[in-house]
Amino acid sequence: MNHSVSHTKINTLSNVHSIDRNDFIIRNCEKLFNIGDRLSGIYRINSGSVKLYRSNEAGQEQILGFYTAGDIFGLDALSDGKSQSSATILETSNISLIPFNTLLKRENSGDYKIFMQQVGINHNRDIDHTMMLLHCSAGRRLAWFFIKFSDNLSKRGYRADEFTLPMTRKDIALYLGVAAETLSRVFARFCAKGFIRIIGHQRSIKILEIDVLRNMINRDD
Amino acid sequence: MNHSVSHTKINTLSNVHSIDRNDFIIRNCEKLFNIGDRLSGIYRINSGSVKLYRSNEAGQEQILGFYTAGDIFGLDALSDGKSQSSATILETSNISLIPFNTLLKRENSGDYKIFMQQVGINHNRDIDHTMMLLHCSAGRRLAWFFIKFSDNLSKRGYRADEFTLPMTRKDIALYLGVAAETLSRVFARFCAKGFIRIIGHQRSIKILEIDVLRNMINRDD
DNA sequence: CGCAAAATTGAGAGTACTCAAGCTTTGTGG
DNA sequence: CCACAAAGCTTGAGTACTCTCAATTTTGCG
Repeated sequence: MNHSVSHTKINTLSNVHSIDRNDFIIRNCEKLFNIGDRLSGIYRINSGSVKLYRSNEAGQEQILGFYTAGDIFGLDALSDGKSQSSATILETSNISLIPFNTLLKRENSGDYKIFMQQVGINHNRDIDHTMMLLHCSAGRRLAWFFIKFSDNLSKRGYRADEFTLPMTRKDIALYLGVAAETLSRVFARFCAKGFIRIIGHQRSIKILEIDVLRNMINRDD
Repeated sequence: MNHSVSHTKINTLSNVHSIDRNDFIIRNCEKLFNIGDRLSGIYRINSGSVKLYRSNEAGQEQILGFYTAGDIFGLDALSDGKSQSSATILETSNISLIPFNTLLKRENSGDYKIFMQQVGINHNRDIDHTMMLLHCSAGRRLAWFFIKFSDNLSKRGYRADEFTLPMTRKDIALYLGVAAETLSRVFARFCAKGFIRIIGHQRSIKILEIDVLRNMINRDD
């Protein structure tokens, strides 16, 4: 395996898939792989979160997606084995590597089907992301971001109205395609209007008016 | 099959894949499927071109991608069988439908591998699209569009410096996430600067300064 | 030839960007 | 435990780009 980081290999029984895989834990802020790295498989997150991004020649990141428990990533490498993006861990995470040849083996059609579904889910999420970038104001983008984050928590059985973001403001800005300053201003506006409240410190958010945010995604404010 | 259009089924020998499929020809501007349609498989373009899009509640289209010969589309439906987007033919096209259960059958691992690669290629292309939308000016977006279009022609053995676009200006604008008027102005600017020339009528383009356009994608003009 | 759709052009308004400075939080070491 | 440095975040001012609305021209098709 050619990861840029050291990782602790652990022996754990697969709780979701029965297919072969390697599990490991990665600490905060470590890099999982870089653009151009040859990946030996698809990654699956069991816990924690990851950001996927590219850097342009100016050295600035452009964030393509945030991934959390249950998500797979590394599809970039399906076409020719080499990743078109970099992956960095946002918080201590447990991640599995599912080797390509396991995917290509066909003993296990149930897993295969699940994998294909997950590919479809990823694809749809990317489309959602693109749609936001196509025509929406900074306010609608942030509203969309909160709703998606909240819905994702809710789907996994966590509190949907109060949470801690695993990423920085800058990361969110790069993901939503706005300047960090603009994002900061929208945060301030949302607080002033009482849509959200920032608890304690910057990354802890309480959503006060989730319906307002949900409507904002489609209709202009 | 639940297409919104009538299509002529033809008996043709598959020239690329050996897996089961249904081939048909669709005329200009016909709709292949709508958001919410249950798709029975993945589509593959043998000739012609297709646009994939969603409509928002205001009735405006947001174009997610243009597809040409060799491309597959319809991955939207992998997650739950229902498409998250609509597909419309831009010019008379020959298209194959590869049923899901053919994909799930495993007699033919060669085809399967090709399919997975194609999934990866689509994914990378979507990422490219997203990257452009994240941080680039209208000028850079159009330069990128021309380069991608030209490179695609060149890869398939066609002339790369002179071509006819199968889509309208409005379609390009919706794909690049700019207003149609803005796009028109950028077109005019590119012509004035001698980067491109519009031959005969609007959709026939000759690229005069492909290197300038190529550089423009990364560096600001 | 005439109509409808597509494309262009102009003017004005608004949103987001950039640059710059100041403030807050986090982490490290004494 | 405190102090300092670095990173993260916020706020302000001015600019630039793109959008919207509206009118006109061009193209495509019956």
